[in-house]
Amino acid sequence: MKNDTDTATTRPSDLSTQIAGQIRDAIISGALIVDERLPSEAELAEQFSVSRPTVREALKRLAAQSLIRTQRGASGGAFVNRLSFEDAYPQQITTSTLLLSMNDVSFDTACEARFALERACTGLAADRRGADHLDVMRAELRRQSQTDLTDEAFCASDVTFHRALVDAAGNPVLSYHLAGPVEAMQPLMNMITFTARSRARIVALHTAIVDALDARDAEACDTHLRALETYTRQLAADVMARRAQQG
Amino acid sequence: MKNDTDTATTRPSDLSTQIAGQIRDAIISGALIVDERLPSEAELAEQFSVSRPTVREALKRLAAQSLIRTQRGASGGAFVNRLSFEDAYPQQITTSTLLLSMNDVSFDTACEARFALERACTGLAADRRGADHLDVMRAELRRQSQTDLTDEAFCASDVTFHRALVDAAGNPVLSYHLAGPVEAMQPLMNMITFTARSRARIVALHTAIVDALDARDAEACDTHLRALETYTRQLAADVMARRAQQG
DNA sequence: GACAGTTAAATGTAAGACAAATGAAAAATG
DNA sequence: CATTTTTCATTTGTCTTACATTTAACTGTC
Repeated sequence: MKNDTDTATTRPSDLSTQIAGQIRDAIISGALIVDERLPSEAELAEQFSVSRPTVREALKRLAAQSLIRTQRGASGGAFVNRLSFEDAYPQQITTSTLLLSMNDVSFDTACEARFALERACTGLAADRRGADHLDVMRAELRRQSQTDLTDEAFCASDVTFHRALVDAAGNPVLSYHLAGPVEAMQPLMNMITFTARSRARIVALHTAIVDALDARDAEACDTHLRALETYTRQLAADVMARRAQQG
Repeated sequence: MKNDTDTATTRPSDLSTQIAGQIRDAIISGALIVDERLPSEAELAEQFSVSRPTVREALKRLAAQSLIRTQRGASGGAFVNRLSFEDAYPQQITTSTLLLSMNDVSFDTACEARFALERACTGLAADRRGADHLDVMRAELRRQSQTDLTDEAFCASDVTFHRALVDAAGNPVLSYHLAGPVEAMQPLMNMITFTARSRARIVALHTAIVDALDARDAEACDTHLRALETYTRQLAADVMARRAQQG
């Protein structure tokens, strides 16, 4: 399967792009294994018949994707990087956020996707949640109840709450794939000004969710998440309507 | 030449990394708008007090993340790229695949996450699936029934089938977030040798899924997806057991 | 044999040059 | 005057060379 990262139209792209692609394919195919050292820049340059700066540009591309790391000195060089979940998180969040902000995806579409994915965790979370997860969620609940909280801090706490829910499913792959959808909603949520009443409603739903997890009741958890989605979308619709009315 | 204002507190990372970070932050924060042109490489070099190759390495990092695009010629330069879903797909798939292959995630964990996320689409897919989605799925069903198909081709068809299911939900954000989990399973599935009997069972479950979507029966769709997950994990467990037995 | 200085190898950075692409201005042509 | 062609300036793509910096290994001295 050839996974050309750029140029759908078979353009004769840059040399550095081509070289980066070849090395990337070698890593993906397993020809280069984790912690293996690549040839030195000078050797790569000779091997690909290009200059050293061109090779360096290719290596920088790979480093930007955390596929390799470089080390200076005598036994230095470029090494195939073990791509960790920690490395991949920020990249995933950045990409998800930019996708939403640059493609004017409607609030409804983004919200629908996010809650649909989050509800995918309820079954596992109800089974596996530990006391620590409940503790985190209840701590955030207390924070969300403080009336002097800014809207931004409220949203940030909301994100922490939901990530604890996701982590409660005890599946690191699931946690990774939900980081993007959950975090990318935060800028959109920040556009909503939360009244005391709407905050109270959200906290009530959050409380119901925690209690459902505490009781290991997946169905109730799912139900309350649906209610939270409905309410969130209603809030956003109200904001839109008010904004359209006022010009 | 050592006029660096930030000496002690900041990481002694590469200049190109620092510069790339600054430009990236400007894009994320909205200081640089989509399709806006960055200063020329020479101007950036002077602005950051570095050489042109260093600036170029920074720009290549950003290009690797599809944050910018470059164009040669008189009115060329580096432009802030509108990050499209098409651009983000390959990156997402590559990262997901490497995360699984490099972190020895168990088959069960990866499979659990993938099916949990896919089931998140059933409700919307049952509501919104069009005739075209059913057509694609049925076409893949016919392909999967051909006995002369290699295991790789069978798995590839499987991926196409499930992506059609996801797309049937009619939510591009959802489709994007599911591309990784679904595609990244393919290498793991390729480790399983499918007997005629196991293929028949899978095709039967796939058929049940399509029929459920055709009838707009979300619950049945969910049920059959669960059955497919159970069967897939059983198949993998059998392979593992056989492999452990034979040494 | 332990320690310190030296050396070699590799990446990081700089500077200058030329090639190639590209759009716009200038010039030639009808 | 309108149109086509030519020229030209700008910008990225690439190469060459050189030097700085970092780091591990080597080597010589005590």
